[in-house]
Amino acid sequence: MTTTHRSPALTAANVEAAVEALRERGLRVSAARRLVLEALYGAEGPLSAERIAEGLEGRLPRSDLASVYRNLETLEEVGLVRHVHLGHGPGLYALAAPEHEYLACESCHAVRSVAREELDGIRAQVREQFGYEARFTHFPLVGLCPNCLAESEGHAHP
Amino acid sequence: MTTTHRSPALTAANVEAAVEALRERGLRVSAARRLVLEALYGAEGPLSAERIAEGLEGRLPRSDLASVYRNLETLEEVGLVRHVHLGHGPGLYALAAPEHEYLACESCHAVRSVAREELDGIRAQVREQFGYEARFTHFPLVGLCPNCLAESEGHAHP
DNA sequence: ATGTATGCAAACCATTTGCAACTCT
DNA sequence: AGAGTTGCAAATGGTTTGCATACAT
Repeated sequence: MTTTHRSPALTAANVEAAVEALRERGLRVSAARRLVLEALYGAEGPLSAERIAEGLEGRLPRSDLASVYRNLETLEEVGLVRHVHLGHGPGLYALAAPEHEYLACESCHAVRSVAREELDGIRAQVREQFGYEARFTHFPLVGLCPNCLAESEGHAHP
Repeated sequence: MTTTHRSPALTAANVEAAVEALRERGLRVSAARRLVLEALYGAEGPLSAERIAEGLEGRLPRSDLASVYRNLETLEEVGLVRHVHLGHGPGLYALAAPEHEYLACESCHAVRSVAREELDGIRAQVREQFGYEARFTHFPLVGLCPNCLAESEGHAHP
């Protein structure tokens, strides 16, 4: 699996904007806090706190796990960060914007991330039928992905 | 909140059927295992392992938490039991049949349980749009319930 | 009799908390 | 200077595992 990363220049600019948002709220900009932001802006997908603390396998300096959790919490309160629970592992953290929602496969555990609007049709139907406003940001829409579905249908029907 | 329970007679009959299923698979029917089944058949909604171990607040004998987990796992392998993750608390266990799916409110944490068929329309739309077969048995469909939605819309729109 | 399941204790993972030392503003 | 943050260590909650004993078959 190839891992693509955002351009360092773009990441840096975004981090500075986020840092500015922190200052506006009277929050301090420590090295540890910057590091969390850099990890999140530099990453493709959502990250565990542990991976952030370990500096994304050495691409960034490492920091204390407890502080990472505290900073993620702070950044979440500020609205810059969200976390999602994909399956049974640790929670995964990502930038709050742009807003992604997740489809997770119960069988192979593959995760597909889609823009919010792509789920608006389903959201509308859920709202009409149940009056709920569905969100797949914190818990994914779980099911069998097309591959696993095909596989299970291959075996079925006696 | 009133807690309704299934009739003891009905529970007992169901437990015996389940016990029979266990024997057919060569599994033993110990007191601890029976107790887990009795708790699940007697309960209205999904239960935490801890509540089962504590004998549903004294209505049943208590048993060891580790054994409860082991038995729940066994019963899940056999297909008699399922577990669901509603929010951040412990996993909750329920009978696999009849199949229920869950809607959970992200704001007030209320949970609505619905029969599988009620979500077939949504499942069809998910399948058409993404090719996924959606299941809301292990993770619920999460969103804002009608109450919390009304409340949040009351405040909104500046 | 024999392997399975139990109960207790200890380990485990993800996360949170207490606290003294440090550092951003 | 002074409040916000850090790093480390210890506590927490949920769940799993090791192991000797007890029990269902």
